[in-house]
Amino acid sequence: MNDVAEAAGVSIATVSAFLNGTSNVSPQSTQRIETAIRETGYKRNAIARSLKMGTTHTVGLTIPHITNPFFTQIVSVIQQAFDRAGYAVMLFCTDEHLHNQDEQIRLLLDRMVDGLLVARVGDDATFKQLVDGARVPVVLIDRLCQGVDVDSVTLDNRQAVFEAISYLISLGHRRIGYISGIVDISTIHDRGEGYRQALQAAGLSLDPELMQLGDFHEGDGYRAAMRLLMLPDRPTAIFSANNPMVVGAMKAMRDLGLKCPDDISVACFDDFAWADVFEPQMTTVAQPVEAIGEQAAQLLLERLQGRAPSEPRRLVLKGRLMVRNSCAPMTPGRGTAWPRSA
Amino acid sequence: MNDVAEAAGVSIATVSAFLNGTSNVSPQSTQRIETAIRETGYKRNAIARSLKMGTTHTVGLTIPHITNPFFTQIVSVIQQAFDRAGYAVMLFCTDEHLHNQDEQIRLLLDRMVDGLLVARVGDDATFKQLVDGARVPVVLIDRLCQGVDVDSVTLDNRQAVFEAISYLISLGHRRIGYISGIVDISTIHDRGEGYRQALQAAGLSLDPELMQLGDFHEGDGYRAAMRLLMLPDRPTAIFSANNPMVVGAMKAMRDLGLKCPDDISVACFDDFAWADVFEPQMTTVAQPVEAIGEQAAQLLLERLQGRAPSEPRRLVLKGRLMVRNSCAPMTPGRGTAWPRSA
DNA sequence: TTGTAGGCGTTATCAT
DNA sequence: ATGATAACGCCTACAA
Repeated sequence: MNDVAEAAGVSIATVSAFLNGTSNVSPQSTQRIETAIRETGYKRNAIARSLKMGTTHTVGLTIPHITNPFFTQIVSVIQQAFDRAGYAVMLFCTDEHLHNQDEQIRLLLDRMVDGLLVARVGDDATFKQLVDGARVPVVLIDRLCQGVDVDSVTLDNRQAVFEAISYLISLGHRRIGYISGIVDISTIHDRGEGYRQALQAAGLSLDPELMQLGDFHEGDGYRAAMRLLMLPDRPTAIFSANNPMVVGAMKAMRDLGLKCPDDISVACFDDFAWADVFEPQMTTVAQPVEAIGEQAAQLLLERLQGRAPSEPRRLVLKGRLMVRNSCAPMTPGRGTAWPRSA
Repeated sequence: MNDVAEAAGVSIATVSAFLNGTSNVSPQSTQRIETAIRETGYKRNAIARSLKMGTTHTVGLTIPHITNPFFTQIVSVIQQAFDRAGYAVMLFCTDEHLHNQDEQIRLLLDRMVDGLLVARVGDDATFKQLVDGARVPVVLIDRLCQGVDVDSVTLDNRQAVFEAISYLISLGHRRIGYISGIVDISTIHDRGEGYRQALQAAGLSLDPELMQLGDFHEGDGYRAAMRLLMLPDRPTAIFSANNPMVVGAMKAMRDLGLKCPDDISVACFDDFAWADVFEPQMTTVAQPVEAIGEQAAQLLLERLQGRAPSEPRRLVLKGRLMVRNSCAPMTPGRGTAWPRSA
């Protein structure tokens, strides 16, 4: 900017005024400054600007996995929303790893992001401490945190799973396997609750063997499903509480020569683009990803612009069961013998 | 930092020295500073630091689509690599839109990122100008740019498609439809070239009607495939030059009552996690996504650390044909009548 | 309309 | 070992 001022024969204050349109600059100066900028190839330094202004026009976003289509879609929407508002988004993936999240949020805060959107990970206490230390607004996405009272956008996970499991029950299934991530977060907990309540509502007893936990990855989905399928009295249906794990479950079934939905009915959380083009067409619980991303962005934007109520807003959206053909009605005698093909 | 210095009864210079371990600080001062930091809840301001140091320890990454698993996997690897090296990654999605890319890169540059990784978009000239204006190292991913001589990691797209099409030909297919994005980038061009050369090598003539272009999205894949399938002499096989479009193509076939691979064989570029669990199990060209991301990160990291040769390094990796069951041998009489089911 | 000067939070140089 | 002080590039009173 100094160079520009010099080249244009004016002071840097004038250049700044011109750049920001903050006060009137004479046509001649304008002219000269414009050419000077072009000639020097000047680029405004946003870092210096941020230092002075105390705002970076950047928000931080942390998610557990970037390869999970669910988060990917949300990221996409959020990015677009902030783009429109003139904000940049700094994205980090924690890979469901507490240590990463800690460090990443610290990093984000160090960099003076104006706000934080987080699909969190790890135990409540640590996270609470982190949020309390932040001096910027935080919006929770997908996963809540006990004791942290900030804006949030989540799904009614309990009810969504309740509906899915009830559907399976209505098809006649009695032994329904459930695979899920094991991390102690609200989402996981609520989904498990939905499973239990659906069984209970149907007067079915809960067999602990039928709930198999792992991490959130395909590999653990495979192992969890394997344990289920090797049970002497194996389930006739499997519900996966997340998307990556169902892929592993399908692979386990394939390796065991079990067909879906003929031998086992399968359904899972989170819809995906090609759910209705490949066979079996997966029955899923679709989350309103666009709404989630859009609302989360709005919540934060409003706070950043100071036009938000002081008390936290907690949005809870509803999931939608997408019935396709991966679940078949239960027929008598099914699932009792193993291997069935023998 | 002022507060800390005051609370510890030392000067800010000492605090800074302590923080950076740049010079020896007496044990007593160390003690006092440590407690002062704890008490004041001090957080180092990375913005001010960047301003002074001229480095942000942040790199920019722009990709066309975040919902495309191919890019998603690369992003994941790149993030991890820079994480290990102590860098943050700022991710932007251009949505295959030139205007966005321009603005995003400008933004990134304004923010003084130390380097840029870009899977580019738009015409060569504009992009060249952008890169020339950058005063930081740039690494091209997936897509090259004429006239821009910087480090790059790409795939031998021509050869990969050549192999895939040749495989289809070896199965007996003669009329092979090709759907692709239309944007004028190296990747698209090379893939088209692979298609043409494979036909030529087999002594087959090129029917322009068989090459249908659209954007990169599912919707256009649907429309492109529809045009192909409505041809009086419709193809017996379809190759999609990208992943999202093949989903659309499959939907088109479904809507027309055409089965894969019985009626039409299908293959596409870019492998995906569940390619071998759902039916049809898609035959794909797998890119070495991990290697691409890892290498790109290394290339940039080396430059940032000043241990890179001055001349640009151009890495070209090889794709791998993953043969599954979405392509069937051609049988006489197939594909000639329409609708076949009639 | 334009210029001068102080300061945002760091780091680095140079005295002490 | 420590402290004063000058940048880094920008914005903003305030003065001219």
